Amino acid sequence: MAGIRDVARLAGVSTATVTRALRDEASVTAETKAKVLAAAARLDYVPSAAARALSQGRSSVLGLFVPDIVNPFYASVAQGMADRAAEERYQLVIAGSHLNPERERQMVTSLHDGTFAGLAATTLGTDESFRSALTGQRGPLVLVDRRPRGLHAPLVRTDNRKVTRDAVGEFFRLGHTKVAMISGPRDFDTACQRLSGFRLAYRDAGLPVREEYISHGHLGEDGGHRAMTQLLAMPEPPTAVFCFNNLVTVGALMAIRAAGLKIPTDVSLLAFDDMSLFPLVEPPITAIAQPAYEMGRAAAELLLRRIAGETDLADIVLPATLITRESLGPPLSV
Amino acid sequence: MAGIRDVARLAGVSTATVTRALRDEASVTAETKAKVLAAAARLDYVPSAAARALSQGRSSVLGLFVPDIVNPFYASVAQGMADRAAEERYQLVIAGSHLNPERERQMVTSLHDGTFAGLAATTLGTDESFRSALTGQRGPLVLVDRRPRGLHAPLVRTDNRKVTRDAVGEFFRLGHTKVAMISGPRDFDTACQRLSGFRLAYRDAGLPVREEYISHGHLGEDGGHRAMTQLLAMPEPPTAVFCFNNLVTVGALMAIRAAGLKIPTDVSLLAFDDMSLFPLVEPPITAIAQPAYEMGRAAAELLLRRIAGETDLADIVLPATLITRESLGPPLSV
DNA sequence: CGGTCAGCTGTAACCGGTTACATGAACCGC
DNA sequence: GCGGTTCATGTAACCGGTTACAGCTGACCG
Repeated sequence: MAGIRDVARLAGVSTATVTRALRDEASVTAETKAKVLAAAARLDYVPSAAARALSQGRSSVLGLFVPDIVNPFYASVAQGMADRAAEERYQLVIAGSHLNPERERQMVTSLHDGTFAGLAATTLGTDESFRSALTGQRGPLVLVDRRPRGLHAPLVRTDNRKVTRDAVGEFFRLGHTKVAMISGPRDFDTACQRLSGFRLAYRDAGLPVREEYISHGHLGEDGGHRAMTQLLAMPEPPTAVFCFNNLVTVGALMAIRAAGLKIPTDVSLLAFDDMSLFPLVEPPITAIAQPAYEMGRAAAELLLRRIAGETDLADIVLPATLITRESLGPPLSV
Repeated sequence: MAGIRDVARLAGVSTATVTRALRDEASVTAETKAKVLAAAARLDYVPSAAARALSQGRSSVLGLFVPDIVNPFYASVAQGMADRAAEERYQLVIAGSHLNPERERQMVTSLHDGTFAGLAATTLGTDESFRSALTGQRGPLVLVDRRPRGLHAPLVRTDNRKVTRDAVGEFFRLGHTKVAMISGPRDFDTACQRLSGFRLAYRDAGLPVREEYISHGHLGEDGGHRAMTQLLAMPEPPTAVFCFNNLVTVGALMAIRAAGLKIPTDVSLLAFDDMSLFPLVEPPITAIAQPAYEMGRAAAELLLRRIAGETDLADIVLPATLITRESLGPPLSV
C-alpha cells in the first residue's frame, strides 16, 4: 500500500507535484510527469479514495435511491446512471428501500455523511421524514420518474400524458367504448398524468369518461390482480384495460388468466412500462416503453452538472414509445 | 455542516470523548454520553464518512461486481447483499460491467483505492487482467455463482449438478430420449456442473449421452436463439431441451416460436434460472430457481465475517428448486 | 495517610491526499 | 543589468474523525 509520499520520494519530487502530475495538469513538465508516472507505476500506487474525498470535500460516489432494484425499470435506470457516472469516474451506490422505512432512514444518514456527491431518488413518498430529509442533504438531488409533493429538485421523467393519450387512443380506434384504467395512488404525479392522458383519450374519442372503470390506488402485482378481478366482476365489464405500470400489469395478467379469459378476444390490455418478457407472453403484450436507461443517464447528467456548479437545471422530459404487439384487438361485440 | 469539534465545544468535552460517546463505549459516563448526544442532536451532527474511512483505514462500503444489473438474477443477488450489508450499516456499490472491459478496469481501480471494504464478484472471466487484479486487492473477496479458473476465494453457489440431474431426469421419466442441452462456455464451472448433471440424468435413465444434442458456448439471448435454431434444424431434432440460464432460455423460446413450434407438444423446455414472468409465458415455463436473494445475503455474510477477522471461510452451497409449470410434456411420438 | 490502581477524559499525532501560498529560476523589456 | 513576470515546484496547513498515550481523580488497601 504505497502512499503518495513514497511516490514522491521515489520520483524525487514533492507530494504536491505528484498530485499534479497524476491529475495531468498543464503546469507540470513532461519530464517530471514521466518520472512521477514511472514511480507510481513501479509502486502500484493507487490514491486512497477516502483521503481524496476528505481533502477535496466531496466524494466520487453518486447515490441512487429506488423502491426496488429487482424491478427491471429501476434496474435499467440504475444501469444508465451507472454508465454515465462511470464515464466521469464516479461510482454509483444503488439502494433499494424495499419499502422498508428502516432502510430509508439509513439512507438519509448516508446522504448527510457525505458518502454521496449527489443523489438521484425515486421515492414512493411513503415516509414523510425521508422526504424532508432529502431536501436538507449536503449534495445535490435530482428526482427520477416522479416528484413527491413539495420536493423541489430537477426531475427526469417521461411525457406520461401525451404517450398515454396516444396509446389509449388505440383502444377507441379499435372500437372499444368500455375502456378501463388500473391507476396508481392518487397522490402520485405519474398516476395523475397518465390518468389525465387516459381521460383525454376518451375526450378525443368524443365519449364521456366512464368513471366507474377507473380503479385508483394500485401498486404491485397484488394491486393489479385485485383491481383486474374487480373490473372483470362488474356487471358490464370493460373490454379494454390500461395498466398503470409493469407490476400492475403482471398482476392484471394473472387475474385475466385466472378468470379464464383470453387476450385480446375477451379483454384488450395495454401496459405502461415494457418488460423483456412481454414479447413472450401469450399473447405478446403491447406496452408503452419508457426509456429507462436514458432516464438513468439523464439523471446522472443532471447531477454531474450540478456538482460542476451549474444551477437552475430544468426538468428533462424524455419520450416514451408505444410498442405494438398483440394484446390489443377489437371488442368482441362490435 | 457541523464537525466533531463543534459538538465537543458545545458539549464541553474533547473530540475524543465525542467519538467514544457516539460509539456508545462503556468507558463513558452516562451523564457525559447524554451531554454529547444532546449536543450532536442540536447541531444535526453527522460524522463524515470520508474522515472516518481515512482514519479507521477501512470504508463501510461493500462492492458487488456483476456482468449485468438488469438481469433479474443478479438484481436479486444485489438486493440480498444490500439488505444483509445494511443490517451491519454497510453500503453496497453495485457495478455492472455490461461486458465492458473499460468498466472492468475502472472497477479494478476502485478495488485498490480502498473504496470497498470487501468485494463480491461474479465475473464472466473474459478479462484476464481483471481476474488477476481481483486477487491483489486490499480488502477481502468472495465469489458468487461461479469461480473463474485460478481464483482462490470463498464461493457462494448452487448445487448445480444435483438439481440439474434431478430436473433433467424429468424429461426421461416423461419418455423423452432425444434430450438436448444448450450449454454455456466450456470454461464456466457452472456450465460444467450443469452439464455434468445433465449427463448423469442420461446415465440414470440408462441411455447413452447423445453428444450431438449438446450445444456448447452459448450466452445471452442471441446465443440461446442461435443454438435452438440449430437444434431444431437437425435431421432428427431433440424433443426436449434444457437451457443453461435465463437469457439463453429467452432466446431459445423465441427461436421455438419463430419455428412455429408448440411447447410442450413439439418440444419440452426446461430453464435454469427462474424469471418472474415465466408463469405468464405460454405455456408457463418450468424452471430451476436459484435462491438468488439468499445467495446475495450469503455473499455479504462471508464478506462481513472476513472483515471481522474470520479466516478459512468455506464455500456456501445453497439448494436450488425445480418449479414445475407446463413446459414439460411427453414426446409426441411415443 | 501515602501508594496503587482503575476509571474517565483530554492531548495531540495520525490517516493520505489536496491546495493556498511561498520560493526560486528563467526570461523579458527597457 | 535590474525590476517584473511567468512558470515549475516545494512547503506546510488542512480536511474531520480516530486512537495511543498521558493525566487527573477518587477509591481502596495496607
